[in-house]
Amino acid sequence: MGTPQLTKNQSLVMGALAHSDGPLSAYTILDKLRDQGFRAPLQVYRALDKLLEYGLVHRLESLNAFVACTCPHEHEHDHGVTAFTICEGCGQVTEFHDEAIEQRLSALVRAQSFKTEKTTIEIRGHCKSCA
Amino acid sequence: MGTPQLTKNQSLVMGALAHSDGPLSAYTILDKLRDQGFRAPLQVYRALDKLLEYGLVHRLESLNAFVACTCPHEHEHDHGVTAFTICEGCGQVTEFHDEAIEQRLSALVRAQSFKTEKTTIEIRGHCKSCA
DNA sequence: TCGCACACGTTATAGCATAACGCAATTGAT
DNA sequence: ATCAATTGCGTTATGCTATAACGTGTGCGA
Repeated sequence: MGTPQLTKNQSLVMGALAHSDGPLSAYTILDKLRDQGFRAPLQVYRALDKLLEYGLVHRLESLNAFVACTCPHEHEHDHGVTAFTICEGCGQVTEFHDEAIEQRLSALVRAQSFKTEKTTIEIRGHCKSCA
Repeated sequence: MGTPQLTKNQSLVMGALAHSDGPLSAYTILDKLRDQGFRAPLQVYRALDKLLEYGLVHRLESLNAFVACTCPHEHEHDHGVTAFTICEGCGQVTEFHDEAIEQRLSALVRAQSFKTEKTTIEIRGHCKSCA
């Protein structure tokens, strides 16, 4: 079961995120898509829910915003934990993955007999250019 | 420079969090403190800002809520990265720290020439009892 | 063709957070 | 002692984020 064909609304939201150079809030997406007929937040949130489910989009919890996934070739295999650096200066977000962290977290959590459903790792700071 | 004496409002908010068995939203805290004279969200948010600054409280980004720090003895030395497991069933939050993860993250971030200001690690799932 | 699942549209509402104003108390330098 | 700067506080208003609840239409398998 891969990624199904996107609906019109899902494609529009995906396009807005893919063409943005940084994260977008749901309401910012709404504003960008008003010319395409969007009128209400739910149109955005419903599309985002599906895109998140398909793994095409990530939610940045510390920003209440969304970014397109930057691993376009890996949408099939669940590529485990995703981490982000988020620059407070320019807003740039960089996605990365690391096996070692994933395994270490997995071990710590297992020691609590805790069953992980979703892991959030977000690092706020300043990128090279904005230091 | 340790933790200064808390003001009345800060103490009340700290007390509400310390006596709660789980995370509280700012508005929930407000409601709990109405009998003590709280009337507006800002009274809570301003106290929380200070408590966060002093390291007595943590913000859970994925929940928009706050918890008392469970490392009461370590408020002086910055104890680095804090991570949480958050049970979707019972709401229980467990705070933990791990040197290995901290160092691995530090190395990955340094490779990007990124300067970390704050790191968020939150693991949503189900605890042993709620599995 | 009936029933079901799903996407969609709309209105209304709930929940989270801050802006902007003014006042009072404290501190510390001159 | 006094003035200026800082900090905490209270209040009103506002803005941003997210979901509830209702109804419509469409496609598709039993």
